[in-house]
Amino acid sequence: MTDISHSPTDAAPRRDFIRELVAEDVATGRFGRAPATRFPPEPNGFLHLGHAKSICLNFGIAREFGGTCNLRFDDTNPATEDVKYVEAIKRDVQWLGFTWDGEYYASDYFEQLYEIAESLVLKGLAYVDSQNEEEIRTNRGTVTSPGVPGPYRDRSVEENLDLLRRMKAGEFADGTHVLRAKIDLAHPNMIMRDPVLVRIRHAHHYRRGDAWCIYPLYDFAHGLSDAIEGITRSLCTLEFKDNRDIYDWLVQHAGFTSPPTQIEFARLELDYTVLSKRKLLRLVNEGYVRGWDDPRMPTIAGLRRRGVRPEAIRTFADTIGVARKDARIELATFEHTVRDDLNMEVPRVLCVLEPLKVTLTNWPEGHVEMLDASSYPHDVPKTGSRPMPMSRELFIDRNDFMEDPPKKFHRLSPGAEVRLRFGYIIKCEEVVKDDAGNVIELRCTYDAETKSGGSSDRKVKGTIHWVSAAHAHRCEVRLYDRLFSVPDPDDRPEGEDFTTVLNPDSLVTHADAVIEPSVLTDPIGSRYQFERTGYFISDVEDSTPQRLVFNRIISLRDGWAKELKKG
RNA sequence: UGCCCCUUAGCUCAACUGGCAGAGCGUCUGACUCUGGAUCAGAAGGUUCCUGGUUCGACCCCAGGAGGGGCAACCA
Repeated sequence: MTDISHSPTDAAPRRDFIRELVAEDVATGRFGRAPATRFPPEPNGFLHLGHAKSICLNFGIAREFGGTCNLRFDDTNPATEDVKYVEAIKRDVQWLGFTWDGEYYASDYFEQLYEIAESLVLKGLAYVDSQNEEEIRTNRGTVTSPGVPGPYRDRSVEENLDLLRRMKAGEFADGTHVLRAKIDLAHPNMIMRDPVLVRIRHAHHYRRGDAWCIYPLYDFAHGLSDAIEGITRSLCTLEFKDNRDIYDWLVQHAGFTSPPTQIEFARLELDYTVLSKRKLLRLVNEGYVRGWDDPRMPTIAGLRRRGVRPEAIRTFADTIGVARKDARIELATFEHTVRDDLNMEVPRVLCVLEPLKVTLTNWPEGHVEMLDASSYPHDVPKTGSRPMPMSRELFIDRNDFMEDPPKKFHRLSPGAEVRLRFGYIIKCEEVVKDDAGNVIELRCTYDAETKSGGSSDRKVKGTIHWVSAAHAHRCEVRLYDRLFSVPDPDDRPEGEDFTTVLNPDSLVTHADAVIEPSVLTDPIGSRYQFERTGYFISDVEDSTPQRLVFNRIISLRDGWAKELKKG
């Protein structure tokens, strides 16, 4: 505190190693232009939390350094891509709160890429290989043994050029020829053993139609697309580290001056879920979830429907940081971020998931009292309240009553007292059961002196939520939980896959819940805290004005559950 | 039996580039409470993967080793 040189104002903001490098670029003027990044999804699936990390990084850097960030679709594989994914991706990026500078498609670069392919042939740096896939693989060697040159490696420039042009013209069938970079079949980096650049695919492309029958591969298209767009730093995940050699080789030999440089960072892994498009696609296709936007999915669309706010996702991305080592994040870290975001934002309401009827025997028949219920707790800097009707017959949650309670159970039990939130202290006088012995009603008395906010200094240990029976609205409440029952669903014994550890209780539906009437005037898609239960949103797809459906976004931290676990 | 990357608290990251290893989350304890939430206070938790070396001084530099991960698609 006494050292003025360390005052908060000149404390350097905490930076990850990538921002460190970008700051250096800016300081040294390395690229001679403002930092330029891009988010390069392939339109073959929906975006998920892992992509959100990359989106926040790429767009965040552009924003912080006064640079630009493009959205570029890496659409070089006609077999798997679709315009519906393009649309979903654009919607998700916007929803996360980012605006791209340029919207580009690798498929728009096919012409330029082809020109570069010819130029590489002319320089003797690429050749047409006519081995089949199997032969190419065999002759590439293995990680521990060098590959050997194939029989077509030393074709003349003229022959290569002729073959390449005829490939483009559609003279050959799929798989008969490929264009390969001519580098070194014995290169210690497998990626550099004459990587395939272009393959023949007589397939319809969702954007280019049938204009092309040859398509570039990732290595050929990606770095060159970056270079064409004037990207400075090309951010990608760790598994592309080895690809950096071919990235650099290509931008150099294509003649780009001041080309982009690739930097790799660790992809996100989150406990109790999977973050791979391939696996998420299986969950959708095999019916384990109800679609890409199922609220249990870690997709952006799923999180949006679940009710998570984009602010929370951005905060999460900041929290986990960016590093060069594998990162598996605890679910608690994500959940804390979601709760923390909602806590300050959303109004509180009362909703009873499993109604148990309570009759207040000393409450005047037919009398309704309107209570004033504040919508925010004292420590949330928001104001507002709604009227809450109270009457002789109420519903409370079934699990707030125990006939034979353990110690420390501060809710209702025979002879015990509890406060009704915003209302009065009640005492359980009688338990009514049906013939099967099920508790079907509680007969209680209330203490008229103990109205909430009144002068009574009577204290009880517990406060419970409730809804007046005559004013209650039936609704459906869907409680979502983790999709998998183990932290790492990918870590399975031989022959078992991630679908064997799906959590059977990832969705629990309460079809006969009741909620206070005040929510009826809110638009569908409104978020709430159901007091003592969790945060919820009215489901945009399935709610109707007659029947609201609520998704649980996240539970509250549950001290009682912890108490139970301790025994 | 190759090349590359990584290793600091349970988790995610710091440590001003060689100067007393810290923060957030989580955990535990306590206080308070008309949400068993939130909030507040406190605590525990470390051989900085190991072994050598350089140095007055090493998480940081050097050498060797261990462990984890990536690479042998005409996927990205």
